[in-house]
Amino acid sequence: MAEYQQKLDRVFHALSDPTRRAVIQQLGSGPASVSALADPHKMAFQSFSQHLKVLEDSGLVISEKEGRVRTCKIAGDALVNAQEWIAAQRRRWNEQFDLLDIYLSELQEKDVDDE
Amino acid sequence: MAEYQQKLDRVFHALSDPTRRAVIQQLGSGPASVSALADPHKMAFQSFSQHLKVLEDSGLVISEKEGRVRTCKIAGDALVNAQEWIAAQRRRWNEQFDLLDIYLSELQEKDVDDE
DNA sequence: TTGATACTCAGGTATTGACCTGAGTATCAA
DNA sequence: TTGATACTCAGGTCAATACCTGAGTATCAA
Repeated sequence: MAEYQQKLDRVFHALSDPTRRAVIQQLGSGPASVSALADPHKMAFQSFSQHLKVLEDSGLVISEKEGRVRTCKIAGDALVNAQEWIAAQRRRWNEQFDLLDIYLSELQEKDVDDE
Repeated sequence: MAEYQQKLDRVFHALSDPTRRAVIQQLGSGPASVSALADPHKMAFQSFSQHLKVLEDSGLVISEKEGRVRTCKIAGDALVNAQEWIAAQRRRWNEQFDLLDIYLSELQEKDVDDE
């Protein structure tokens, strides 16, 4: 339970930064090395590296080192979890709308009866 | 452009805290006052109020004050935006998988040809 | 073997975040 | 009108975040 919540904390936190979202987007077109990912971003390589660490800690990205190159790719699960949490909230919220619709329809029917 | 990114920053940041996610969940069963929302959370009312401010700033929640009571409800759009961003990333990522599948199938066909 | 590459680690600073307390203000009920 | 309710505002602390610089350590290419 608490573990699932902490995972969501980390995933949403990871997604709350534009640099990190850009990395997810970059990795959408295939795996890449840390240098290749860092290249478009105007910041010290070490700063960028910390962003990657946040992404890895969140489970959104996984990486493997071969020689001196670390290659990163997206790990789907964390993204799925985040999307499903949002989807669940939207379902509940839409149900409320439906209930309201039903209630309003019923009210209207009564109005019609009263006429 | 940058505005859209900042909006996503705020939405994902808002969702990165368990108290705030709980509020979204609570509001899924209908509008509620600040006190009612604060009640289940063991923290100073003022602290909770700051969480609500984050939710409002993100556009996830809207509220209206009538008399001394502020009533809050979910505003769907921000949640939709967040979900769609994730969905778009997943689509791109799955396309990569599909491309890899095609590539691997082609490789295999060549192997078969070579036999 | 030497130099360049690709990270990796340690530490420093400035801002933001998550909580708190204390002191308002406005509204409503009696 | 008086007291309780429902916030609201100001400020303070402490930890976490987002950046930085400087100094490693491997690995690979020549």
